[in-house]
Amino acid sequence: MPRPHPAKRAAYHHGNLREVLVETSLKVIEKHGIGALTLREIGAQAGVSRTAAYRHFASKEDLLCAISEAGFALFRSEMAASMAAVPADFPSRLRAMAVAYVRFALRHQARFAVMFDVTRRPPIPPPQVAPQVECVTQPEGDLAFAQLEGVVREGQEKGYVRAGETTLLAHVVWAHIHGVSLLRLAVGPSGDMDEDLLSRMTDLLLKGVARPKEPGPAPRKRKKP
Amino acid sequence: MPRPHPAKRAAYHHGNLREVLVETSLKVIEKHGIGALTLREIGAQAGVSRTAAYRHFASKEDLLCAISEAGFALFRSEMAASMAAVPADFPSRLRAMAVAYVRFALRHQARFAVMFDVTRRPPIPPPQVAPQVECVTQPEGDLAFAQLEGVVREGQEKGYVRAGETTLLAHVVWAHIHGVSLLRLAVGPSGDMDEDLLSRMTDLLLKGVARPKEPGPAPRKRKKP
DNA sequence: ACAAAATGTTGACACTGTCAACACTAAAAG
DNA sequence: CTTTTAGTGTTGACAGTGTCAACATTTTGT
Repeated sequence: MPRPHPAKRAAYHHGNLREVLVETSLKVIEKHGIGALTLREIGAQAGVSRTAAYRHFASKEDLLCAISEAGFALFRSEMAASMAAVPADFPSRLRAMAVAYVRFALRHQARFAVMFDVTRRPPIPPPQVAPQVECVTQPEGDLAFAQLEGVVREGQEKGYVRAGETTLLAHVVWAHIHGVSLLRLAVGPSGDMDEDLLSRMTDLLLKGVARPKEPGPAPRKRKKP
Repeated sequence: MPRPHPAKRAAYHHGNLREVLVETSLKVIEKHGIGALTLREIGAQAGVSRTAAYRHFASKEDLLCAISEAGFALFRSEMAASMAAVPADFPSRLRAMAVAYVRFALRHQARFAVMFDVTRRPPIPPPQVAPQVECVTQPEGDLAFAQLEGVVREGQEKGYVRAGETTLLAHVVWAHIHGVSLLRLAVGPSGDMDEDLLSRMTDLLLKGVARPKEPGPAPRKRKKP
């Protein structure tokens, strides 16, 4: 077992090469795009030989899967943190979640690209859920979606969201936010979409999932300065 | 070399190899995924040598771009056809467009994957609009978006959609529909999302972009048999 | 008819992912 | 302590990839 010696900067044995390789891969992707990611380049950037990764990952695909997995973990933690820093009412939570989602896509473009890369998957229909070459990313991704589903369910319980079919509504919310993220990425951070527009997009989503009846028990309006 | 005496096309000179290569590429992608697309395999499947594609495309990237371009053209035509086969009121048109969008993603998964593949792009922020290795897909994609934008503008003129910021609203609509398409692809055609759910998702979108005031000049309800 | 352009083929090269064999280190066994 | 052993990193090699140069064949222009 590799013992983390304090001020010991190992020479031959790297110490925590696995994490370093993941981060190095992300840097390479950020700089040259996901198509230019090569094991030799990763090794060179990490100051290590071209096949060193094979002591920590079974294949390049496995490395990508590890990146994706770690990305989903960070994704969940950022979403949770963003929701914790906001009032507990449903609109605030949904807005915070949407903002955190899009911000994650923008600030961690490399991770996001790997997490939702379609190229590495075989065509969709044959592998129903994950019988083929799917990696361990699935549980982490499901956890992230469960998080969002929980927010929607809470919104239903408190009367903000129309009742029934929680999963469907969560799917709608996810689809909307994910689409907005992709759009934001395509337009570019310096494009004509600023935080205000993003906020209004979320408002539209909020309105779309709102329950059709009268205001109900909770929709209080915001104070205006 | 066999003589093409029958009604067969040319033997050495293929005749329309460019289109054949595009279609062959799509078949390979459909069967083995976009990652398994190789020029040698394309040539073999098309009954032609490995570098034959270089007489019609500058590079593999150029071939992918051609696929994407043709995909966007088909995309536009299917959207237009779907809208033409429906009453001219705004809700019907928007619904038809959304259904056509998702159906395109499902029925032409290979095209769709190539059209919106992120792997082939360098990281988003540096190339503001298209100064780098972007291909000719841009105009076709913009045309498709303009189509959607026109529908939204029409909805605004007829009082269905809140006024102002047509492009923003079109972005919202696009993001929503695109996100739903991706979700539908991820869940799988045989998953727990049927046409009914898709239709209700679109209804939610419709409600989200509806103008906040009273019904207005046009929202007549449909006749029921 | 013949030259030029277009189109398809073969050979070769640099680069990639991957594995086997080897080298070095750190932890466990004696 | 020494010795073994598993863990970690390196080099060599191989098949497969995109791409180009050179060559072969067919079509087209004059």
